[in-house]
Amino acid sequence: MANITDVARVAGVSISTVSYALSGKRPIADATKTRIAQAVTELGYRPNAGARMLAGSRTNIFALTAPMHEDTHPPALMSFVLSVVTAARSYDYDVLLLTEGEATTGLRRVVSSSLVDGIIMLDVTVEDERIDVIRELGLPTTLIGIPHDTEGLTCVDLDFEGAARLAVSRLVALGHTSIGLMGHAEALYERGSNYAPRFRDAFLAAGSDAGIQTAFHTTVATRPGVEESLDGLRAQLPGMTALVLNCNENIHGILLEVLREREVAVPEALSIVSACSSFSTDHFLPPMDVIPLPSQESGRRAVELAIQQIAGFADPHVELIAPVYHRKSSTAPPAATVAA
Amino acid sequence: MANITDVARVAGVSISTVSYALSGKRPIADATKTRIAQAVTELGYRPNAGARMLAGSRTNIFALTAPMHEDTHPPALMSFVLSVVTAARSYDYDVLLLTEGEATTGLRRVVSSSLVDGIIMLDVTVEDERIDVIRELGLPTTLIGIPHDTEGLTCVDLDFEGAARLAVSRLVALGHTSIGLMGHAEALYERGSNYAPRFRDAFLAAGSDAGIQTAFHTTVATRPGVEESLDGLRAQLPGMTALVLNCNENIHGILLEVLREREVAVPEALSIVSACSSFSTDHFLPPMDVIPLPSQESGRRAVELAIQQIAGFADPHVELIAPVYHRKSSTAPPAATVAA
DNA sequence: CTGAAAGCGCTTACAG
DNA sequence: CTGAAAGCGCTTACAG
Repeated sequence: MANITDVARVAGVSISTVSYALSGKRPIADATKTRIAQAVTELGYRPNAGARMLAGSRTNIFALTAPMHEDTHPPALMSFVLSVVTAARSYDYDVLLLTEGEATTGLRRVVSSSLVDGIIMLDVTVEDERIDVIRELGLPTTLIGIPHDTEGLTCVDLDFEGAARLAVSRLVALGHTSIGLMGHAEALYERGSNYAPRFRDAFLAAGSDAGIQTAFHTTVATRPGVEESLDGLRAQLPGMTALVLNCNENIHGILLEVLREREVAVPEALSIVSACSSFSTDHFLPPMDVIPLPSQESGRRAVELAIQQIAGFADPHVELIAPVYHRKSSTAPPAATVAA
Repeated sequence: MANITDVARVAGVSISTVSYALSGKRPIADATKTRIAQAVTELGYRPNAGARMLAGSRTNIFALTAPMHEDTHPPALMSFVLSVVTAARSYDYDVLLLTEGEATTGLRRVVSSSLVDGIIMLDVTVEDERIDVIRELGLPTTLIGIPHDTEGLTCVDLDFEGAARLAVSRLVALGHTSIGLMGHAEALYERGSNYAPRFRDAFLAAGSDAGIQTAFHTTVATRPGVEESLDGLRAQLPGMTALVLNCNENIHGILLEVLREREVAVPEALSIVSACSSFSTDHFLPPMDVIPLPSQESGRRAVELAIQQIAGFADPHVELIAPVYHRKSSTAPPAATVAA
């Protein structure tokens, strides 16, 4: 494989000129630039990664730490992984994948061997064991997700509270005054998750602010679990005309099946909004209104913030991504209003 | 960060001795080894990855190319990715993730910059654009999946034909003589997939060998699609008592729902086997007999074969992983037999 | 069993 | 605008 000396010889310049021409770190005469470009093409030259890492101060590699928890939704994780890789490539960065087995060990290893310039953390839990390591290592890092203590950390996430308010306000605008929230499994509120309780609390607060009735129920992702959650909400809100789902994907399909059997028409008798979902809600019958979990944007911002830290200008902060409401066919004014 | 010179100084030896002690490439006196080990611990020394890559002949990094097709099942892809990463780590290899946007470009890039020692390819299609690049690059590579032309390639995959034969033989052993195969979408048989037609053909051949009746139908992963497939199979096999599923995950749930509504009891009136599934079939009602897609084993073998190629001893070949049948509760002798 | 030294292929002050 | 050279931190013949 051709090296920089070959390129310099063919172009008739010194290797430092080749290096500078390629990096753009100092002005090079146009004629020289052209000759170098030709030599590069002719030889199919590509700088040696190891030499670059050793001589330079960059490796152009990010570590992506993506553990799987019990409640990790693999397609969601996958879509975050892909968006991080894609975003990283647009900055000429490659991505090294670290998994659960090596959560903290792997981070220490790749950092202390100077393999990576920065770290992107997925699937952050409230008390994540990786966070102490991050603080200790001091390498540019972006978390996708928000732990309890964000001191000194750079974090990106959907604005879950904003998403809850958005869901409520859209339903209120349609005329709904009694809205239930079908939540995740109870365990998620007691441990690990930051977004689940954040969403729930903002939902209840938004309802109270709007002067409407709300109720919340956790949901086990089985058919009996969904029925129990639905019945529990109805018990609290006999006049419930709308449902916000902030829950497991499987619950969506089960819920629609239950409603069909009970002959509860969606959206005529019950409006439904799926909030913070990583999957498409288009294939449901009816296609479901959704406030998506923005994996593309999260990945992109995470990478951008890491790049800024590497460049040296970036203060640690939490960045929330604004929620977006996608109108499909699962919401309508409440039946009473229609009748009126 | 401490470097090899620091370690040598603290241990009172030369840097070459440190290097050899760490690599084990030449015998070192026990006493010396101990002093070096102590120095390494004391200084928290970890060899610089870039220097290693430059000086040595290895980077200890694999490229993992994992594109997403329309029919890619994300959880399955994720489980293969994780198994490759885990297996790679057991050989002290890290994994660089390449995605669709960079299928061939990315491979050329990481290889020509000497960033990786080998390549693992996931989600291989019959006429995969990456294969020509692989042949051209000549770097140790293992494909998980089997393309049309395997000349000169190292491939690992489940023995799909064996899996089809296994499914049939287990059902025949229970007494079934009329078995339907609910397949993937038609597109998968016309294009791209190698495993779908391989499974279908072996299924039909196994049925014929066993002297029983079989039928095959493609399946669209919607409720009407599943009903059409089921009805199509029944039309061909009025006495059908067993069904083999080699299809999309979603079809499983829909099928069980359809059967429930039609009051076809599983397994009493119809036995079902899920073949080559990457997902758990335990949560279905009843838990479904399954021949799993062995992502763990595929990933491990793929890595092992790549490691062997890097070490220089490995002839290109196709390696098939033996199918395993997991008995759950969705099969039984056919009703007629029970009655008899 | 161990050491001194060349060399891997770059980047980047230093110099002009 | 360009070049000669030091140096990054290892590995591995070469030598003893």
